[in-house]
Amino acid sequence: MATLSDVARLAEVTAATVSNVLRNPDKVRPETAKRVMRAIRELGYRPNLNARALAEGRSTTLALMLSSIANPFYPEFVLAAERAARRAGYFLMVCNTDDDAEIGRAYLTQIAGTLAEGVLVLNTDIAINELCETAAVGAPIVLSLWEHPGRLPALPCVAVDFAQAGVLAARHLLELGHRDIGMLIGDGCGGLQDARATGFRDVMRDAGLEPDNAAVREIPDTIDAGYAACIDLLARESHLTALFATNDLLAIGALQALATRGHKVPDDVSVIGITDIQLAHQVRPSLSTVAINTEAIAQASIDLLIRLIRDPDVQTPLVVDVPPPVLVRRQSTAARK
Amino acid sequence: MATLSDVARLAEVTAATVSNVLRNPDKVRPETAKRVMRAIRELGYRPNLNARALAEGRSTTLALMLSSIANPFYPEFVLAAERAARRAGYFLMVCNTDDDAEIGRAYLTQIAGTLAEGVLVLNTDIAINELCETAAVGAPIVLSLWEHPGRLPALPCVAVDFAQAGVLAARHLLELGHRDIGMLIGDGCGGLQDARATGFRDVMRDAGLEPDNAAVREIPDTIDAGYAACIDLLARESHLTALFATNDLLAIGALQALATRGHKVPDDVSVIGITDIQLAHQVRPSLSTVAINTEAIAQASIDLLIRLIRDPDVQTPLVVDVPPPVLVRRQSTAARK
DNA sequence: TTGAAAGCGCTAACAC
DNA sequence: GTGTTAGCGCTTTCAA
Repeated sequence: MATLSDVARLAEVTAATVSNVLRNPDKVRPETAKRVMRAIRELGYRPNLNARALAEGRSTTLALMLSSIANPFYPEFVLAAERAARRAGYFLMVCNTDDDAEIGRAYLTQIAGTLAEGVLVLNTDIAINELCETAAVGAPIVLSLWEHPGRLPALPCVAVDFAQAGVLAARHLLELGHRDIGMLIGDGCGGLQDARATGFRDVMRDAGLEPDNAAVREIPDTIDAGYAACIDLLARESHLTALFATNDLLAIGALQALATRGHKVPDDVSVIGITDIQLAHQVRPSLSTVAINTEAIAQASIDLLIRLIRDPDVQTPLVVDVPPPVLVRRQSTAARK
Repeated sequence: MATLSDVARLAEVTAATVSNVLRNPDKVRPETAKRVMRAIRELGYRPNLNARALAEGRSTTLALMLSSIANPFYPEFVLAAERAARRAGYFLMVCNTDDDAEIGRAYLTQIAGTLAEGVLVLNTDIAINELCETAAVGAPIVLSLWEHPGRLPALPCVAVDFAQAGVLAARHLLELGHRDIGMLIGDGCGGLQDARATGFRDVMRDAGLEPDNAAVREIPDTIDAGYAACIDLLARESHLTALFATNDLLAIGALQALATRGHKVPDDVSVIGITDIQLAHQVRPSLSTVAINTEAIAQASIDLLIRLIRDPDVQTPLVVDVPPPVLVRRQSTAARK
């Protein structure tokens, strides 16, 4: 591959000038620039981003750490994050930790501050204080999709008001007249989704409804688990008229279970989730849910990370706001009969 | 961040020795190594992968170009590819082209051969000959999930026998006694999935069944499109007892449409897809499909790419074999009534 | 076994 | 405007 000096030689200038043509075009005479450009084209020259990163002391790559991109929520986030990064001139490296803290740690020590200029961490089994150590010596780290508004991490983060999502779901079901409501609480790699459950329960209590623990299942955050838990719930708690799931995946699993067991949704049972993943509108009946604005969250996360890269002196901890969750009414919820 | 020479200074050796401790441990006296290791730990030294890449003239990053990771098939591929890359000591950069050839081109010219040592291309709007040009000057490029066994590209590729997948689907439906079969043919970013359709039709013809064009829909490769097309098909072609979709997404959309219209699957209509994405076993009724071995394909693709990186002289074009597709019987297909 | 020196391809002062 | 020079952090001969 042609290098800067190859181009310089052909254009009969020095490497510095070629560099300037590419980086500070106004600093070089048009004719010279033209000659250089011709040489660049002729040789098919493309700058070596590695060398540039080394010389500039910063790279143009960001890393995104998540447990597994196979979880259907993440691709949407990744797509949005990658677009945001691209718009800002960065590449995105995707790091699946496979729920293995060792892998996460390995990634972090290898790339933070060298290959990647900053790291966006979604959910992780790595302890926050470990992340802090890395942030202290290496590149900035931003925690996104932070789920625990009560306890803020010692790192910059993008917190999502999941409690409010729970609140909206609860209000919706209450308004529809539901009183006997089962709960599927997801236990993802970010831990139990308890903010969502708490928001939901608070509204219920305010309405004079005490939670019925027999109708609650804490389960892994997957369609399969939602399906199994719902089958079980239907067998034991036949009085339920609605189901609240802390996550669309669980809700979709529940939808399948209800169909399998011959229950009509929403006539017999209403179902609502949280997130509004793509699939939520693609299943039938389509899933009512509380949408978090994935795109805005991803964009805000990348923005924050880049801000931290540009100005490392920004005071941390630092929390960035994103649009609040929004109820999305679809076919899976209806008035209690 | 601490550098090699920081470590060297502290350990009272030269940078070369530190480098050797890390890369050629056997070349350095144990006591020295120990001293160096202590210094490394003390300073929290981590090698700068950028500098290393520059010095070695090669990086440890691979790029994966695809149209959009939001397409539910890709995350599974990406996960497998990233694991394979990681096992081989490489990082994976994910590049969404958003079905925009310009973006793909920009990625290619920027990273191929500099940031990324090799590029894996899944489906692309970039013309093959453009890819060849890049491959000629920059890093090796491997085409994966190649769908057209008849016309092999001028690039190394991992071809999947999708025609055979169509054959298996056809045989399955025939064995179940179906004769009136609708077809949903996906038109993805890799172009019309015609190998799959051709394989299917060939078997049908051999069985004396001429294709009924009125029962065929060529549509974008999404759940939504599958849903819409199926709704339409049901309205016009009520005699159909089975549906073949060239892709699980379409089949899943069809499943939803059938449920919406009150048709029982598989009692009234059987449905079969191709790929076996995760979702295929998670929907109810679960989807019968022809599985391509995504993990093996991803692994083979990464292997081939790395082989090409290590030994650029390998004769191209080059096609790598992967396990043939396999029929997966689930709940969505049953004998014609 | 260790060190000295050159260089990977590029950028960034600073001088001309 | 353009060239000279030094250096980013590392690897890699080659000498010692």
